[in-house]
Amino acid sequence: MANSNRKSDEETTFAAVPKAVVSRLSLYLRELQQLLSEGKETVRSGELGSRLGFTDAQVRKDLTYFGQFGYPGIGYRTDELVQAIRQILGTDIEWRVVIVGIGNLGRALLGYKGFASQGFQIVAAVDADPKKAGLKVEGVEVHPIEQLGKIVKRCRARLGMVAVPAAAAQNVVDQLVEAGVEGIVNFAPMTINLPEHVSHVGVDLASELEQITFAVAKRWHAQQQS
Amino acid sequence: MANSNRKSDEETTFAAVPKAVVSRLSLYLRELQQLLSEGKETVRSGELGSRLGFTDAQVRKDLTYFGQFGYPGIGYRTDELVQAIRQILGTDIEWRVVIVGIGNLGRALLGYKGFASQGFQIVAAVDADPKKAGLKVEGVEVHPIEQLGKIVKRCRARLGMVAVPAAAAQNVVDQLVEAGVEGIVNFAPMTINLPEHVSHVGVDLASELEQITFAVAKRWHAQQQS
DNA sequence: ACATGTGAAAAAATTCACAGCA
DNA sequence: TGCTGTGAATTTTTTCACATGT
Repeated sequence: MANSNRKSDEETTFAAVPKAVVSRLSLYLRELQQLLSEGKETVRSGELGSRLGFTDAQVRKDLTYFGQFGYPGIGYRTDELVQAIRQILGTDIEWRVVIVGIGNLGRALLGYKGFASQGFQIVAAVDADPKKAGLKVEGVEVHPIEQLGKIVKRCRARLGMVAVPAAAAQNVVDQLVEAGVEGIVNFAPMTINLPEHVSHVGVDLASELEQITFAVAKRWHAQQQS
Repeated sequence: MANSNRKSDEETTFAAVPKAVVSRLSLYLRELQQLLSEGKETVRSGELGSRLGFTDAQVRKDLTYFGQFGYPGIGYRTDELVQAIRQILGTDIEWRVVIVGIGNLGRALLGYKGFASQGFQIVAAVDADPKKAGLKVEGVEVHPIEQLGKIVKRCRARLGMVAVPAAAAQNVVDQLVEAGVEGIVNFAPMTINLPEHVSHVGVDLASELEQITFAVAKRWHAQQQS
């Protein structure tokens, strides 16, 4: 292998990558950073996988969508793989993020320590309540909603996090799109409409709990049967 | 069809249901509740699907894992389908939930209005900081961490939400399991280990953003190619 | 006529199993 | 020897297309 990056010339299609692979990549990254902090210099696909509940083959297959990162007989160099995955996910550079809606959830997002360490910098906050304008929350100034577009552009925010009531979400999203953000995380429990060229992820807290109640109900059904 | 529930005698295996189906079910439910509030008495699979970005066939196939809920030539009765999905997800009954970690995120969860309407009742809060013990946040009393097990049992909480720092998460989870909770939502950016019989979902906020940066990077790659 | 429910076909994702390399 | 990378086989999930019911 060469000096630093192995197989850096990627001609990966990138389009054919399953969504599930990308979410596992995030988990691999988190686990590798943990491994790194534990002082492990290398890790085998089986180790990494079993920590997360995946098979060794799954880990290897996922990674080879993007290149060859391992050393036969050895495994993966932890630090190299961390760097490689950050590059794949695009978080080897800083992303500027604007938060809309400074209620309980917005405040929690503003104060969340996990963003900065992963390459996300919250550059501005916006709220519809005029009483909140001018406030500084977690060191970030809150602006009135009317200035959303201007703020996004001035701060060169590329991503938006929406933490407003469901009824206000679509309107906020439209303004974010208009202002030119490239991606949106929507915490409002509401389906939003977006143009093709803007990515989004919806996080619905009640829905997360429902995944669990279903699993519990499923176990109950299985039990009844026997 | 009969008086109220169509095909109520389910012999569904329940085990063979793909995970993705369950998360779509949550989205269907949310959309149906929206539809209901708009006064729509019936809805066709195509309508429901297109609002969420799915095909009509997908909607029908998902639902038939659990029974027959539609009326050929008509569609689905909105209110009936809402009730049916709640029953499938298990949220036709109330679930008592305990929150561990009353930092910014825990407070946001405590104040989140979307839980109650979906059948989740937050019955207790716990925090490691003794200064927080005795406080009432959003009408819920905060207890010291030492009493976690006792509180879970006294309140008969069946689910736990973990919003503590990563380093503390495994320990909290172990205590929740010991206390007998049936499911856990983990907001700490850390892999947790659980026995088979306890369900869990991990919500990693940075990971959600990474899904988007990847999508943006992907689009950039596609653009370069042309 | 029109929309559901559903086997069958197709597509996608995962797992297997082994060649190749350190 | 031990582990990666990867085609091939398998399994899972989605889509198709039409018989069936109202």
